Amino acid sequence: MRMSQADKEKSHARIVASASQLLRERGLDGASVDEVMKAAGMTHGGFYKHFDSKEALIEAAIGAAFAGFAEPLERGEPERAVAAYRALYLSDGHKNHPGIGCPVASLGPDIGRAPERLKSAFGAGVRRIVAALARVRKGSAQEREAAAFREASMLVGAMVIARASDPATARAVLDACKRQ
Amino acid sequence: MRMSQADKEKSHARIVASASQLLRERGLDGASVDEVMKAAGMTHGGFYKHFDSKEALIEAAIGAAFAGFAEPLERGEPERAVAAYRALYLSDGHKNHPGIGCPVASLGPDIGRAPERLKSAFGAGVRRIVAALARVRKGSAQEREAAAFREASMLVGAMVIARASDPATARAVLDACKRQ
DNA sequence: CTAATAGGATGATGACTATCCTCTAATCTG
DNA sequence: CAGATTAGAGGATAGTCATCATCCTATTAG
Repeated sequence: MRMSQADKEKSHARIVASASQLLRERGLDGASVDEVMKAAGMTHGGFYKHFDSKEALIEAAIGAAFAGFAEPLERGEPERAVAAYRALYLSDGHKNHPGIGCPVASLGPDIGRAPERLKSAFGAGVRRIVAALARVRKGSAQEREAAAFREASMLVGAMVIARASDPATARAVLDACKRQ
Repeated sequence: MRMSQADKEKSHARIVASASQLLRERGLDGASVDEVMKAAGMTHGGFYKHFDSKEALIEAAIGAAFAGFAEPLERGEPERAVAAYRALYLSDGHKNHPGIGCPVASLGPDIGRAPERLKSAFGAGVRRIVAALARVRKGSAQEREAAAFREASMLVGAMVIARASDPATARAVLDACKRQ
C-alpha cells in the first residue's frame, strides 16, 4: 500500500529517531534493522527504500543524536545553559536513559572502532559541545578551549563509569564530579 | 589428543588472554568464540571444556583486563606510579592500542548494558584504580577520593573522546588533559 | 481517468555464530 | 600397564541478521 510523499518523509524521520534511540540504548550493533523498523511502526521490508545500507542509517542516527543532545546547550543564555547542562549530564535520569542521552557516553568506544568518516562526524559533534562549554570560561581562547575539553572529558568519563558500575560506585562518581 | 593438566591450564590462560585483548579491541560482542580460540592457537572445538558459556569467558577476560591494567598503578612508590600512569593513559600509544589498555575506556558502555553481576565486578575494578589515585591527593579521605574519581573520569572520558574522533580533535583532548 | 511508479509487507537467501556431539589420542588412576 | 577419562579437533545444528526479490495497492504524472 503506497503512501504519499509527506508520509514517506514522516516514516523516514521515525526510522532515524527510533534508530537514534535504540543505538544509544544497545550499542552500534545492538539493534537489528528489523527492530528499528518495528520501533518505527513498520516491518523490515521497506527499509531499503529509505537507506542504501544499515551503515547509512547509523550515520544518520548519530547525526540526529548529536543534534538533539547539543542543541539545548547552545540555546539561550550561556551561563544558564551550561549550568543546566552540567546538572542534567550528571543526573540519575541521564544515567538511566542513555537512549535520549549523550551519544559520546553511550557510543564512544563503538565509534572508535568505526570507519574514519564516522569519527570525523563524531569529532565535529564533540567540538560543538566543547565550543559551547568554552563560552563560560575565563582566559585566552586556548585556555578556555582546553578547560572545556577537560570538563567534557570528565562528564563523559563520569557517565561511562557510572553506567558501568554498581549503584554505590555510580553515585560516588557522579557526586564527586558534581562537587566541582 | 589429550594434553596434561599443566598444558590445559596454559591453554586456559591463553584463551583468557586472547579474549581479554580481542574484547577490548572489538567490544564485548565483537569477538566470536572461534576467533578467540584461533588467537589462542586452538580451534573452537575445545572451548566448552574450559568455560560453561561465552559469558563466563567474558567475565574472566574482564577480570584479567583489570588485573593487568591496574596492577602497575599499585606497585612501587605512589607519586611515581601515578605520574607514570597519567602519562601512559593519555598517550598516543594507549589511544592506538585499546587491546592492552584501560577496560573502562574500551568496554564501559558495553558493561553498562550488561547484567548487574558484571557491573559489580567492573565497579570494584574502578574503585581499585580510584583508591590508588587517591593516595597522592591532599585533604580528608573523602576529598581525596572525590578528587581521584574526578581524575579517573577525566582520563576515561578523554580516551573515549580521542578514540572516537578525528586525529585533530583527539590530539586536542589529550593535550588539554595532560596540561592539568 | 489511466498507466507508470514506488511505499511498504512477506518471504527467501546466505553469512555468521553460540552451543552441542562425536571421535581420537594422550594422560591419569589404581 | 590396562582401563577410564578427557583436551582438543572436526563437524553439525539452530538461531539471528543484513540484504534481496516479489507482490500489492495507493499515489501521481499526464
